[in-house]
Amino acid sequence: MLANTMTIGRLAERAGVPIDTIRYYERNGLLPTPTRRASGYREYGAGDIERLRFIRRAKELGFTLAEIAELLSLTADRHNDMRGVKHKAEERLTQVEFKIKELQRVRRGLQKLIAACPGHGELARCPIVTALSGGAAED
Amino acid sequence: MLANTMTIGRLAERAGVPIDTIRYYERNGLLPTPTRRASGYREYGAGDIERLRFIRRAKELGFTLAEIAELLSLTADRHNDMRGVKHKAEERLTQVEFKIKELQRVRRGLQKLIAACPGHGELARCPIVTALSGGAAED
DNA sequence: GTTGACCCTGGACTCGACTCCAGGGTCTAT
DNA sequence: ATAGACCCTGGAGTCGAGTCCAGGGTCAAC
Repeated sequence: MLANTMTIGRLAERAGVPIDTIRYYERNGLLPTPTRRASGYREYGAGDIERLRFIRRAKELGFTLAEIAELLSLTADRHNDMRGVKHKAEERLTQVEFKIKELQRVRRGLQKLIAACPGHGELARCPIVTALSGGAAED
Repeated sequence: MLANTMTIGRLAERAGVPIDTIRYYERNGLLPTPTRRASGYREYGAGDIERLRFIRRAKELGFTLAEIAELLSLTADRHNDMRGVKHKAEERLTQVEFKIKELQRVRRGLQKLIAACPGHGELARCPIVTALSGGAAED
């Protein structure tokens, strides 16, 4: 009987997620449609706090909500193998690594320009400006 | 006299930028409002190709359009010092470095989870799942 | 029995950088 | 003189992940 339920506001507080976001997740299938009181108020249990924490952690690892929805459905069935989940994580890792490499290229580009720029004097001789304005690019 | 002008389509082709994007840049102050033919057609010159290339390169370095607009206005006046431009580049570099660090943290997190996951067997024992579902987090 | 904090819905709005559209006018080659 | 490619405008739509609102109903405390 210990009907350990809470309202959406309490869940929001406990999980550290705004109320509107909880409703948004529900609309998008990340949270199951909750039971309702007679008044129409949503009723949540401890499992929902867990689920929201799952979502938050997955977001911290860079998963999109769509990917998280997939992860959640993979984990929904206890009989599933962990292969699927590991695979998703590997895919995410690949994308993160790609993004890092891209940003490292950008960083090197900026570093070179900054190093070449004396920081004062006529704009026309600024290596940053001339690099940006310069002739045709390898596209 | 050599009124070396071109239409927007030609500019788009030469600069490697879609027509709609050129008009969009104009609306947002990245390109000056062009002269018009009697028919209303926009007329562009060689300087516009350069300017679009400037924008493209700056985008490749991760500058937002708003930042690029600032860069362009800094470079608009030949009497300006290069200090301002260098400063913008340094700001951008700082942000890129921050983003790289963030992603490296994410990468390490994913790597650890993937390494700990055998890749087969019951989901309930999957370290990825348990890490995501687990108890309270350091927020 | 009423005040004030909470909850409901549907829908609009935000950000950034485009992208696409309809319903028109224009230019060029034949 | 006409087909087809080009150009114009204003406005709407796209993506992701929320965020905010008006105009209502509900719950707990005093």
